Amino acid sequence: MEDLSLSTLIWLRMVRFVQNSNQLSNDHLRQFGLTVAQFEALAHIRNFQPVTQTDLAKGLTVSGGGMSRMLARLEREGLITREQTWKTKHISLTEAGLALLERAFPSQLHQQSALFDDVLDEDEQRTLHALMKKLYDHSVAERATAEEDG
Amino acid sequence: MEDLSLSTLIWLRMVRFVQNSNQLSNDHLRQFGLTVAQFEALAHIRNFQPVTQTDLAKGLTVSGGGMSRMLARLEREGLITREQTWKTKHISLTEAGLALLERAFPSQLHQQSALFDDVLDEDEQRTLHALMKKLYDHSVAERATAEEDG
DNA sequence: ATTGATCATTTGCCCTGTCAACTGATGCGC
DNA sequence: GCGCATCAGTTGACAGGGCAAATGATCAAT
Repeated sequence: MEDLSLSTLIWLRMVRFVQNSNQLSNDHLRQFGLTVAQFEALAHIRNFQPVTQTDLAKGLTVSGGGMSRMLARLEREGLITREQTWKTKHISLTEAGLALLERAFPSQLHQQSALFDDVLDEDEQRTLHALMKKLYDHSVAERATAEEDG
Repeated sequence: MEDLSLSTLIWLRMVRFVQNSNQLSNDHLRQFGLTVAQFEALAHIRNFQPVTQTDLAKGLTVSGGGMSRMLARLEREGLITREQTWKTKHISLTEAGLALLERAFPSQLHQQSALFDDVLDEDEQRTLHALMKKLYDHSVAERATAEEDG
């Protein structure tokens, strides 16, 4: 192993942590027949419905193509509806989708939070939140720049 | 939008940041014909070769099945070799694989580090590193527990 | 009204990754 | 030596997700 920079070490830890955390969430959500991605999509739809696919894709940081496929699956399962008005499709939760989300939501948030609350006190969480905001905002700006140049 | 807990907000920022960062890395590595996953696999192989697939999968936090497929692709591209001794396959970089990694490595690490160095000073990075270590270690422990119970 | 430009969405092809079932090889107890 | 557990790896079915080319629908200018 060679000497990696501090930022690289942070990066590795963060990526692995996110992977582990996603895995744990997937294990947890399996009882509801959901994946993390589906859970997040349903939660986002609930907060913003009715919403277009494009806005949803932006909000979830995925491409339009990926969004299209995931929504097709959710629609097939009867959890959402896509109603076409004009050139846009507006997405909403169905009764079944809302019911499922409301069953899964509390325990999922709890299991998610526990990963932080178990090891970080409130001060540490505030510090981490501030640092992540800087990093996140910067990454958004970089992506926007890359897009302009591309 | 409802009121989400602090830990949930951190989680969202972190996931989105990692997504953006991966995307930027993929854009950057495209000039070398590599994906982030392949780059990380090659770097890991270089540091530990010769190494078994199982150890590699553990080191990269992916399943055995996923590892098998990725290595098949890397082998097809002529970047690695898999030599079977006894029941185990030992993986090493080929000349071509090493050459490619050495071309891609510096700029990739630089672009990766810049995401942190541009917005966090050294103190902040040390703080973040310590917080991530706590989170990462905890997530590893949770995964181990889940496996035992599973 | 017709032609284009434009925007939303879909779709083909690919890579990443999981899980579970399956193949092979090893090694152990009898 | 034979059968069996065990471990390494592979593979089929699938979800997630990216990119680029193709569709569809709207709107603007002629």
